[in-house]
Amino acid sequence: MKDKREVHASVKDERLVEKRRDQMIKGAVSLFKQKGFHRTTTREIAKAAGFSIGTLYEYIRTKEDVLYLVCDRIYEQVRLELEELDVGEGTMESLKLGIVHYFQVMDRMQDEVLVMYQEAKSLSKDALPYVLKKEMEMVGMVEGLIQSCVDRGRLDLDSERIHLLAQNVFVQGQMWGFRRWALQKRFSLEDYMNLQIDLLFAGVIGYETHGRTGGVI
Amino acid sequence: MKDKREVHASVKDERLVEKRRDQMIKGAVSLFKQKGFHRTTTREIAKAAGFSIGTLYEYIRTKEDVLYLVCDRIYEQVRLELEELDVGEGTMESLKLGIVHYFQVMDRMQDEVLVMYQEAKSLSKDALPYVLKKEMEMVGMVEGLIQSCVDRGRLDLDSERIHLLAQNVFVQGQMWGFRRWALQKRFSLEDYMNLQIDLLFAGVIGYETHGRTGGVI
Amino acid sequence: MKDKREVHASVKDERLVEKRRDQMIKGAVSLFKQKGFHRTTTREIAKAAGFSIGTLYEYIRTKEDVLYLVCDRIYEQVRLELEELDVGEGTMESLKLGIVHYFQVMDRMQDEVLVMYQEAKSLSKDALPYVLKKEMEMVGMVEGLIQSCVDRGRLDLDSERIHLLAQNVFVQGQMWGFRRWALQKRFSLEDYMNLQIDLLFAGVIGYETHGRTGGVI
Amino acid sequence: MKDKREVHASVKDERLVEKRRDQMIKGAVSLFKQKGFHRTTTREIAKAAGFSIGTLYEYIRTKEDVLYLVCDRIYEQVRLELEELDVGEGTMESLKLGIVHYFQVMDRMQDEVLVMYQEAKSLSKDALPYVLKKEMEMVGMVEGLIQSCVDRGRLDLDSERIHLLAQNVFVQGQMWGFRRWALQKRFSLEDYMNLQIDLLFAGVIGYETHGRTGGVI
DNA sequence: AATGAATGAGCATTCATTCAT
DNA sequence: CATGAATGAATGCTCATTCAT
Repeated sequence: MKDKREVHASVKDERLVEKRRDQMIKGAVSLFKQKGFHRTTTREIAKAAGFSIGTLYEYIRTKEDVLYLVCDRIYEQVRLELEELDVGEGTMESLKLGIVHYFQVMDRMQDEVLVMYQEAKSLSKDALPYVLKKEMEMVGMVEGLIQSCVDRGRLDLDSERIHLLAQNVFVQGQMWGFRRWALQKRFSLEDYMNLQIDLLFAGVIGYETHGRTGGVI
Repeated sequence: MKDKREVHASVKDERLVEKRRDQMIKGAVSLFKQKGFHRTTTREIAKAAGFSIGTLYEYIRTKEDVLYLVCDRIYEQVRLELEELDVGEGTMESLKLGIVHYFQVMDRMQDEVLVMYQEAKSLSKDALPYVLKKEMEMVGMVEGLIQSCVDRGRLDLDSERIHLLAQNVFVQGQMWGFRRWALQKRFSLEDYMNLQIDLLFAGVIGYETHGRTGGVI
Repeated sequence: MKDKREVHASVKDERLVEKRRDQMIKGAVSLFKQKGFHRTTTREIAKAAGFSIGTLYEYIRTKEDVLYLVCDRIYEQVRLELEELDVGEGTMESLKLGIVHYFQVMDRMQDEVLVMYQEAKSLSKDALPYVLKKEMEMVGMVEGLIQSCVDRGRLDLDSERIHLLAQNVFVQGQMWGFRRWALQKRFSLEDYMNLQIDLLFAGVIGYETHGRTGGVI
Repeated sequence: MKDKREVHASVKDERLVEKRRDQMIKGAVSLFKQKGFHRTTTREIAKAAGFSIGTLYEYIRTKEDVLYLVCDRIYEQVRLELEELDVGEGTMESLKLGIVHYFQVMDRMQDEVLVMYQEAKSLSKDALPYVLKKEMEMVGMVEGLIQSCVDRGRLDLDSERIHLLAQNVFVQGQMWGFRRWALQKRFSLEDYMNLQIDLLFAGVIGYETHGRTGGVI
């Protein structure tokens, strides 16, 4: 599978395409946040992007293309932000820091993640796999962090547990955004992170060793 | 806040209203599963319910009412299925069984949960709180299970941890459905439940005590 | 091949469908006459038919359906008008009268025929065969007239000549309409009919003086 | 009336205008053949012509100009091909040969003729007369052929008959193209030509057996 | 209480044409 | 002269909702 699903643009100048799509995506994200994909019209997207409806369609083929570009962009952003996560040294501390970092990114991008979360199902059968693949890559990054702790003997987990743990962490990051109505009333981000890491690692490294007193950050 | 948001019906006969809404919800759920709320037309809903579009509007005021009724119904069903969960005896065993039971319900109703999950955002500002309240009640049920273990001294957790743990468990149940594309390829339901409970309780009851060999069921 | 291509209507009451389509076709023909199929909008068709755009689409699926219905209707009308043509007695006189009758029908319906003539190419690959089949049936009616003269020995023509003659007559009828800018300035309908029949039959009955054996090329 | 309707070009260099229009017409004809005038976009025309949409509009003012140029060109081509027809010697043989020649041209150019035939109605009130005039000139050429036979006493026809005969021949040539679905299945070009000429002349030269006095109606 | 025909605002998309570079 | 990005009016079609029967 190719890494990106090409979205057709009539305009040839690649720089311009990039620029216009930036505008478009920025506008669309903000609209999708407010009203969701279905309730947003292409005209609104064009207007929010700062150009005419005709111009919008020079850079996409269908409305769904906008959704795909939005999802793609969000993943890309999240991934860029998480890139450093890759270089975990395999210590528990670096793992925790990685997770904290991930949670912080998810906090900062919670609107975007929410959008993607709720609208991804509107992607065509054609585009969905690309987005899911991206998501798996991100889970893979978390998995990598954990794996390196296992490799260095800091954790004792089989591959299935590693994978599921990664998925749990990943979802807990998203959760902070999509269950904000329940969580953000009750916890500050810091508290949330500390508690989640605590619950997570208490399980992994064993009950007696985990000091509940000090936070990670 | 009232427990239910009343949905206006022109028809007076309450029995009939109940019956017709049953038909309507059943049809709607099946349609929403396939195509989502936005892509489903009121005509399709009426047809699936077995009556005419005119009749449909005798029992609702707007299309969104259908969504609310559907969400409401799904919660009700889930809650009914979880009712017995209430009577945890406060043993770790009963807690685990409760969670297993919850996971099984979420497995059986994954389509419905997915629908609710993805479409709830389309509810009006008016209806959303009712649905969120229901969700909190369900989290509350999980919380109750954990609490009773704490009360009986089987677990040592402060109220914040109890709450977050309950949310985690709750989301892990939903996760099985909404991340099925990633999870159900890799795990059987049984494996998933065992692993999750393992990861959960290893942390809570301490590392050395948990025998990883035997599953819960 | 079925005799008619069904055009889907959402409305069940067949009488009503018939009635509404009557209105629609009448309006459409008049518009197509003025501006052609492509330059006529569905809104205009609806308005000319006396109902809203929404209602129009209760009785058709696509704009092209209107064109098909129009073509179908025109053929039906022409055929109805030509029905009596069927009972040629096989005399030269009845043949001539048949042709005269046909020319008169084509004169009366020249607008409709022109429409069909110029717009038929816009029919989908799906619908075209039905229209062509109808046209062949009408040619067949002319052919029948000639054939019965041959059968009774009033004319001596092989089947190929019969067929081509029928096509010629058929086209000459249409010609009166679609070349009106050239013909109707110069000839009255009566003159045109007399002259065409004259030219036609002079050839047919003056057969013996012409050597049919060698082709020209 | 002028002989040509001027189509405005911004570009001054007449040679270039000629060259560009050549490209444009060639591309347009090929597109119109496939999809008709209305379904062809100006962008497609430009592309088929080998230059940009901006350049296209340096050589025309509106899309309809392209249609006019195409029609004009087709007539010009047909006329060029028929030029030799002019020099009929007034023998029956030369008349027949002329008609054969015309039929052959119409066979070769049937796509073009079909295009013109079906799209001419889309010409503006402004441009139509020029095209019709061209068509009359061509009919005039056929008429000339017949006339010279009459002049030399090989045929005995009044001017009205001459004219109508010319129109009939002309239409029979076009017919071969626009009724190809009916005719070309049944006849080879050669057969078609022989039969048509046969039917035509049998009538014309076998004249004495037919009473011209009374009309049919 | 049930029906389903009618409505029309609303939407995605196209495309002829312009104009700055 | 050539280019092609920008424009926005126009169009086919949908669908939630109403209301007369």
